[in-house]
Amino acid sequence: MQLTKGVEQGICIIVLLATQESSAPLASDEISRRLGVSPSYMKKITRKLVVQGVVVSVPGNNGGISLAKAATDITLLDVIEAMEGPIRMYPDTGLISLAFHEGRYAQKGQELLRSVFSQGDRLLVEYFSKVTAADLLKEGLGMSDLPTLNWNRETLSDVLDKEQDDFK
Amino acid sequence: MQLTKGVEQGICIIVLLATQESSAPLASDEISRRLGVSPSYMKKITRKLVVQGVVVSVPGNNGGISLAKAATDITLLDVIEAMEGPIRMYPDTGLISLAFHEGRYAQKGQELLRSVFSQGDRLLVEYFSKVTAADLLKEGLGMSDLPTLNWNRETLSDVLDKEQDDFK
DNA sequence: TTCTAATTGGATATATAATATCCATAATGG
DNA sequence: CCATTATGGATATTATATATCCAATTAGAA
Repeated sequence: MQLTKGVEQGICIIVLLATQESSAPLASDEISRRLGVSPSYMKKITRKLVVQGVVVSVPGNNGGISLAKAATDITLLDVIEAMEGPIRMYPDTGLISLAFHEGRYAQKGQELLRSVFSQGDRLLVEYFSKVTAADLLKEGLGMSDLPTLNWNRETLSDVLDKEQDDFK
Repeated sequence: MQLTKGVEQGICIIVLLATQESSAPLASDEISRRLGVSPSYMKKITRKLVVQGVVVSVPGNNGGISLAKAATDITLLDVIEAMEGPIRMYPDTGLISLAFHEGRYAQKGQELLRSVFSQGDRLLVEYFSKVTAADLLKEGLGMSDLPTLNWNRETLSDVLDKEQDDFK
């Protein structure tokens, strides 16, 4: 019942991209350094986000990945499904049918369980589809308008400090 | 994000016990035959249900396991937690802290994610704690008063057929 | 055009957890 | 005492997640 580590990594990637200058795609090699995994592995992870349609990629020189849409339109569900596929809690191995093979109630019981668990699935889908990347950033940073920077050079703190200075 | 096969096995066990004559404990060896696993493995599974407090066991001759409480008081959450422990979706490896190490927002972001996911956990707990074994049996069998039988000898269909005949 | 930097995709290794079994021990009823 | 059953430890097997390497492709820049 635990989400995979990939979900956590995916969230980090989205956060990085959401605060990245839109003009400059972020190279997955850079992300891999930051998250402490190999460049080749990070490419596998980012690829999943591309396939899901949350991220777009451009190969070649000065290439990399960037968000495919606004942070307000990217949800936690997107990230989870990118990494794990559709949410399906029930491990449907047909055991009910096997166990109660002789009885005519096996089929009915099997269907009942499926519907009970898929109702649970729906609860999660509903919940996670309402949590957007923008929500996370807003609450996490305590500000509504996102700062943008180039993660290849700067850190988030640098930018936030600078803005604070401007405010004074 | 999938529940383990053990949950499905646990559900089958509860269903068997719920329709078992209360006077006669059901031997786990009998259950193992029905679910198609080895007796030794089945004992591991049933043990989890005992530890969780949904099932009681008596060793020795004519021993076995039986429900520790009424089917109306046994929930899907009980079975799930017996098999997998508390529901915790978030794979908290501290990656956020690692990735945004330099920034002062890492801590805040980490806590935010934890709370977001534990809210998801609560949704599931709430839902699964409301689905009882009695609900499953009632809907699965289409009747409210549960038939009881001895699974060592009979099958569920036998009993239900018999009752149907009585009704005529 | 050629070089470099980047994604893509296939093959594969490693780690971890789930699944499963065996065996020795303890407990219970006849 | 004997047969039967649960308990607990050790361990094997399988599946999945995690991770890496390498060859191929694509795009921009010199």
